[in-house]
Amino acid sequence: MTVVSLHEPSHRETLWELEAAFARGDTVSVFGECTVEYDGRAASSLGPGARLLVLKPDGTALVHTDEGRTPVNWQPPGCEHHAAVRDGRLRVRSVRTNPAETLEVRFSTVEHLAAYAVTGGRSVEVVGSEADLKARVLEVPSLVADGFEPLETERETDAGPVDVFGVDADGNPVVVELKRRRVGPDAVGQLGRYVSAVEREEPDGTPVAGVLVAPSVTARAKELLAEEGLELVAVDRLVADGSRPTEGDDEGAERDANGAGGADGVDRDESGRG
Amino acid sequence: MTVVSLHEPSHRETLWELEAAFARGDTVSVFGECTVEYDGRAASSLGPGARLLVLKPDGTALVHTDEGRTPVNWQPPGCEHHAAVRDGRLRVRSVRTNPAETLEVRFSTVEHLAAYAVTGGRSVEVVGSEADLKARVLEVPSLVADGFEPLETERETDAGPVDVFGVDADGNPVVVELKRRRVGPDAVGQLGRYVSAVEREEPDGTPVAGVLVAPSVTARAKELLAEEGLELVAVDRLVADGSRPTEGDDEGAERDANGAGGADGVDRDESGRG
DNA sequence: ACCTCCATTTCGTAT
DNA sequence: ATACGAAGTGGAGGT
Repeated sequence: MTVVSLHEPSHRETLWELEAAFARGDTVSVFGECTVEYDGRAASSLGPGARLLVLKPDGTALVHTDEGRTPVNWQPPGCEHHAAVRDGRLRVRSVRTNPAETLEVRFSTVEHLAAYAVTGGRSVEVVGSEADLKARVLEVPSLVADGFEPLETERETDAGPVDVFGVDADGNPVVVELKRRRVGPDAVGQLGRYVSAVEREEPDGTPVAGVLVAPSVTARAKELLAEEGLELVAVDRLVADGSRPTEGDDEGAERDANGAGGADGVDRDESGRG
Repeated sequence: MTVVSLHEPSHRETLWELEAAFARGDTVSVFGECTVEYDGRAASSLGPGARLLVLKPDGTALVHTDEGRTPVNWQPPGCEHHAAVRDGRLRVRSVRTNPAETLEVRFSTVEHLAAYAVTGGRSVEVVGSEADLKARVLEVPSLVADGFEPLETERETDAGPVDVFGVDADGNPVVVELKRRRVGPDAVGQLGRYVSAVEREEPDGTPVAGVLVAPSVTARAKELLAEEGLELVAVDRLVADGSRPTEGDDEGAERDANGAGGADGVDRDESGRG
């Protein structure tokens, strides 16, 4: 049995199938009219409406409307899902502790339920993260400054870990903060805190440079940089331009599941008509 | 027709029904084996596995595995969904511009499709937000300091809007930053920037106080507060004390309400997660 | 468990 | 459109 589906089931039928799905470790999708109550870190109440409820075997619960990437209500992983029928109506409660939070979905109608053993590859390799930017800086330190020499990454300071720490051509300390996208005042503040922390560590009078490496900064961030005597190095393309990232054998080889399918050919598509 | 469901459909059938669902403005749930490619602000590749794909009429696409609140891949609202069959296999592309991003889901098997007109209430009333904390501070200004008098909220400064601005018993300016939860160094930096900005606005020598109102702070944040001469006011309950928290129908209270014979409800059926 | 920070953050509001 | 900060942020990695 791969997938179970109930079309316009009774509330009772839905309950049975939900329990069976929980027992199997299936992921469940339920369409229907419902209200939602949440109480925990905050509290909320959602009036009646047609929605999609997704329940995962890891204790995640998602209530989706027809809009938005973010669920209108949810429960993070680690909950226990409980289903029950009260007054002839299906209720699903997802509960967790630490923090104590409860989500309760009360259905007035259940239109559909589908349950399926969702398993397999769940780790995705993302390219273009801050880690990639760091790799690029370590590969080409001159991006930061002529004569810059990286010494350490994630170097611990009083103010937290410094992305890249090194010295300039004169041997003076340089603190580098990396951001993969356009930054505002927060990132400047972060860099400022790191620079101050390193200044406290160094002998009095040692000049400590702070460099923000990012595609661009907002106007206010630029002001703040100037005020605090920090520099900006604008790097717009994280992924190397012409340089195919030397990863070759290192990174791209294996994903997590079965190697399975080359499946279909990798020709650049397409003419999707929607 | 309220809900459409296809059990183990062919790829072609799925395509037809997807297109019909898009045309109707339905929200769609698809279970099946697939791979996922994403390219946009970053890039990623997800190997084959059994997953849940959700497509919304507002252009949202979500690819969920059996774990986590966050989709393993997604596309935010504003996309156009395109479905096609290539080499006998269903492909769904969700594309947007600004930034240019593409998500492509290639199915090797389609186990199930369900489509439903998800509409209705999507605005949720949340209690316990920063706005509530602000209301509480304005209601009881002495929480911040004896003799504190709020003058303005969201007061604009060079460094951004100040949550609550006012004066202390001596008439000196006070900058208040509100946080609904335990805060780290970032919030202290934020408050520090606001205080500095106000100091620049005021006549030289005017002492400007900075107060962080939050349930608690981390050790490092506490140090930073001390360094910058800022204060902490610990407020643990956002929701007013006196107000009983939504005590509803929780455990078995109302059970007997509808008396008589109607009690065909299965009362305490429960089941836990897998 | 707590702390710190990244994120394809998303989301809302004001400029 | 961009900017700025909140969010029930979530999630990873370290201590």
